[in-house]
Amino acid sequence: MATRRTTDAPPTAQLELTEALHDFFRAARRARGRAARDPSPNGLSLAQYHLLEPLAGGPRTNRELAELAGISAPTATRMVDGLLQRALVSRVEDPTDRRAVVISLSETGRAALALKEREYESVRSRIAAAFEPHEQELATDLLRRLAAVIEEL
Amino acid sequence: MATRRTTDAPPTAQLELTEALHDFFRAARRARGRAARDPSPNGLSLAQYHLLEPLAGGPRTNRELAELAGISAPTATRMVDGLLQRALVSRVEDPTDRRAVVISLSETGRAALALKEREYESVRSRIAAAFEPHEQELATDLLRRLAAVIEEL
DNA sequence: TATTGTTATACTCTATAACTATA
DNA sequence: TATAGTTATAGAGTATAACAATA
Repeated sequence: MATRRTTDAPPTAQLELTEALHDFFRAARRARGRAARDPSPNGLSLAQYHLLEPLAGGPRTNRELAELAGISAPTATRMVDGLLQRALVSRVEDPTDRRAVVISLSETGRAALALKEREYESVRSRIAAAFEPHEQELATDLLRRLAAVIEEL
Repeated sequence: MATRRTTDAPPTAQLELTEALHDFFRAARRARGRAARDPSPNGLSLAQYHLLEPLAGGPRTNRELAELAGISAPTATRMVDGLLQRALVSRVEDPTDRRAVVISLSETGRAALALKEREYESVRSRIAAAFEPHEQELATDLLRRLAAVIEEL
């Protein structure tokens, strides 16, 4: 759709914002779809990255990982199952509370996480390069609002 | 001091932006999970909305819908299958090219689409209310850049 | 041969409900 | 009883590969 550029802000700006939102959500959806396919051997999907991220600071229980990633406990279990098969994490009984399990990063897992973090770093740099500091603040604000809105969408 | 700041952007702004991106994707993930359990009878998921939207302007082939939604043809077929069962669309052979199918909105489908559009309208209003007009332009710009960046994530 | 669509297959990610084991 | 985790089950959404029908 050809973007019509006028100097007056009011209605045009809102329409374009709507359209940009649309494109953004579509891109996000497509990104999730692509991420489901795992081309690289030690690659992490976005969801896996979110799950593993807290482990950089030390071992966690299944429950903790689920809560920090904002997912249900069974989902965390299932995801950890897959990561176990790829030897990215270990999962052992907690000796102090035998109901619980302790999940830790393996060296491979730590490397995979670091790689993904560098990818995020690259994304951040690209955004940072494209916007002024005060625009970055606006971006943060905007994304936070979008996240909140999505929760009730 | 190896401060390699491209601009005067304090690292805090960049870190918060990264975190906001993180929160946004987590919210989007969870939203999709919830959508699987959508209780509303004629509700549309975001993906379904993106698929049906072009139909407001008239019938389309499966191929066209897939391309416009940015998904594969089999995915479009599958999604249309579900929408057919709910009688939100119709799907008939194209008499002029019998390889193709023509997909159209039913009255119910049109209503569901309109409802979702009103929901988006509400989202837009909330965002618009939160930002000044010139900030809306920035937000539009920002979302476009984010969408582009996400495509290569 | 090229295009359109569907079917077959497979995967990730999400959830709730029911269950086991431990506290 | 309450909590941690897993298993069972279900479903959306994504993809590629193989197929049939038509142009």
